[in-house]
Amino acid sequence: MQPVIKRSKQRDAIVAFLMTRKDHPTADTIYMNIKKEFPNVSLGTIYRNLALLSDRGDILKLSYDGADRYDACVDQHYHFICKECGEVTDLEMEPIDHINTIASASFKGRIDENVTYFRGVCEKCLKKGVDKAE
Amino acid sequence: MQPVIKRSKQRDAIVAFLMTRKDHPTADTIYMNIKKEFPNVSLGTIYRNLALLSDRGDILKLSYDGADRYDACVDQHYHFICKECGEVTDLEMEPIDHINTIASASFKGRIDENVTYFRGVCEKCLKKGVDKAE
DNA sequence: CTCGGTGCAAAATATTTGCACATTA
DNA sequence: TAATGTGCAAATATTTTGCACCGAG
Repeated sequence: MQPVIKRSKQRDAIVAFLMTRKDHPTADTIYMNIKKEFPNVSLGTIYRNLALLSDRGDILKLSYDGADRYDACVDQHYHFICKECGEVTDLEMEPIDHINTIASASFKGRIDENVTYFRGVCEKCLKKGVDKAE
Repeated sequence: MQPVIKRSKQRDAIVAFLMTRKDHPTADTIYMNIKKEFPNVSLGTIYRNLALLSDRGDILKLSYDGADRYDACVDQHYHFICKECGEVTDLEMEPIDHINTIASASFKGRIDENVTYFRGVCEKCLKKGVDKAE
């Protein structure tokens, strides 16, 4: 079904870059960084490759809020988003896929997956006292 | 802290409209409908009011995928998104806030909430057989 | 040589904002 | 009348796409 995929230096660079990052950069951040190695790369190429890679399941596309972010780690894991600084970090926690069963209980369609992330204030911002008591 | 809020017919109409809908319309859909009553209303007004209302917690802003959607029901509940038709519907299920505790276990920041929704294929699309076995 | 991939620029989407005027309290 | 809200239009921000050329297999 899927067309044959040829390798490209740009795509390799995108994957390589994503793997070096623990945060989850946006297309624009990725663009800026790939540009260091390929000064003529275009944003269009970045988007095309990110779409291709996430369609193939090689990377994750996170559509949490504002611009989409990308994650090279496709293993089951969860994210935390700081309300103050907006940073997206990984959470170490046991899988919670049992919630799919809970959700399926009184639902007629088919539930394939859940998208779950947590929001709050990260350690760094808590210390800064940036948290103005909401 | 927050400035005094004055009432406006447009904002009232937006809230009233949202309450009549069980689905979760986008700003544009809301715009189209408010226009019936206020032909001169502008998209800017729609966005400003939706932002104001969701900031105050009077409505929910759902940033799931593509355009943001809005929900007049702010009670604890969960959503299901059909991969085929894109429709967002409510799920009847017991609260799963215990996952916040699970997430907090080995996390240093403060977790305030979880954003959780489910994806799959809705009953309608399953029947249509639109689900081309992925 | 043949497709898929790229760069570039323009277009499509989605959302925000400055400003002068209208409306609410 | 003093803010706040609105309409309109322009500006942002994000993502997609058409097209001619480049590069991998």
